[in-house]
Amino acid sequence: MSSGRFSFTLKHSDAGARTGELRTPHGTVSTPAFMPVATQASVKGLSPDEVRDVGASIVLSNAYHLYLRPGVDTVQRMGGLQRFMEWNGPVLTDSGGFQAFSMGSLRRMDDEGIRFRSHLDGSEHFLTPELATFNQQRLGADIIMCLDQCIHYGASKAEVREAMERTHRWAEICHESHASSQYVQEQALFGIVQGGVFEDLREESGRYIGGIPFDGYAIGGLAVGESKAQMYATTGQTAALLPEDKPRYLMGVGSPEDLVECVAQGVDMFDCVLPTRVGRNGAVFTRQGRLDITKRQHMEAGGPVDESCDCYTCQRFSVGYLWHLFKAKELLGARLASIHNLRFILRIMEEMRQAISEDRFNRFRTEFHRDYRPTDEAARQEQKTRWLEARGAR
RNA sequence: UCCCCGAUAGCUCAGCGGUAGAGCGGGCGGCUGUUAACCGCUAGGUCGUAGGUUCGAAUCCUACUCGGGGAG
Repeated sequence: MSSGRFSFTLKHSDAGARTGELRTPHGTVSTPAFMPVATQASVKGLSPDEVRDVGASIVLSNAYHLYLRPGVDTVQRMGGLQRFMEWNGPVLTDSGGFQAFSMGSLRRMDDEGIRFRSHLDGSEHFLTPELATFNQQRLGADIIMCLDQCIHYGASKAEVREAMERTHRWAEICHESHASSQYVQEQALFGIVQGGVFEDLREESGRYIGGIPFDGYAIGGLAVGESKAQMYATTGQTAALLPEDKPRYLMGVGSPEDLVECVAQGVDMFDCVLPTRVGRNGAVFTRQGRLDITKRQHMEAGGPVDESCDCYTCQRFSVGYLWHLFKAKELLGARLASIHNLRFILRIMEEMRQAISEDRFNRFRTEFHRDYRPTDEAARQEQKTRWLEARGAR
């Protein structure tokens, strides 16, 4: 398809990790890149200037939410998504496929599309691949996504296959309707691989989607309940099937440790609500792991969240002050934690890009994991097992 | 001195005859293409003290102690 004003240049690879550059009509994005999530045309709690200051160069928004409110027409009349939200950089929109998945009780799905009721007013809507594409085209994002069917972990193989095949059919439709439109000049379209954690289905889906000339390729349907080991393995397996000269986007991931691991699997783009959501709920990332700022033990902590962090929050405020803001339910607490968490993630991305270009990604990866202690139960268990083994061996 | 009201979890209170609950606070956990400034779990109490009535009292009665208010 090759949109005129969109291109991806792979610059360098190191130990499976890649660094490159994504050019879009609204600016250039260095990869591996993390996209803060601005579901409703807003990174919750932050102004566009703050999002920029924290080091983001591209954000993700959501066509489903904007379609329901304020409406695609309205955004279009207001000058398009970028002008509407006063974000003068690249934007990627998600199609709404994930909403059909996460708001399951409100929808019915068949091969034609997704019939669902609005969570806002109960009104009925029918989201087809054509409409999903058209909505995103009119919103004016730089990168738009195919409508896909995400499926929960634990679904039977037959169900996963059905969702995958439907995703493939929809990918063809999205591709055709975009390629034949005027928008193809300005906007890139990414296809999405499905297939759950089944190796053969991922293989099939990777080849199928990879065979359609999209501008980029996404790995969908992960981080929906499977183990981290499964997620990393599936990501690596799928990424390897995709065209090497096109960007690879792992949807909905992730935590700091996931980003490092999945960059190692050859992923170029990520988005995740985690840094902002978890931040609003009182958790902050540090190089040693996640910290719950609301615990009483932090009441009079004088230092910053992370000594090594260069964010606005860490430069000015103490953990004790953040503790107070969260206890008092002051909005500023949620804002400062979101700023820190985004900066934390985006700084890791910067460091990874640097490390890859200097052929020392593996060293970065090892050093990161040496310090970072995940809070994830499975990961903690793994760590404990490793510790016990090391102790027994001694 | 008298009258009234109160005394139940760390705090604020609900329960008013069948041996105790909530909110907040505490502790722990979760959040991964946002229906989340959210959600889940958990620990805390011989119900001010002493008697009495009753099969059974945090609940009814009496006295006392402490707190609040009023009268003088």
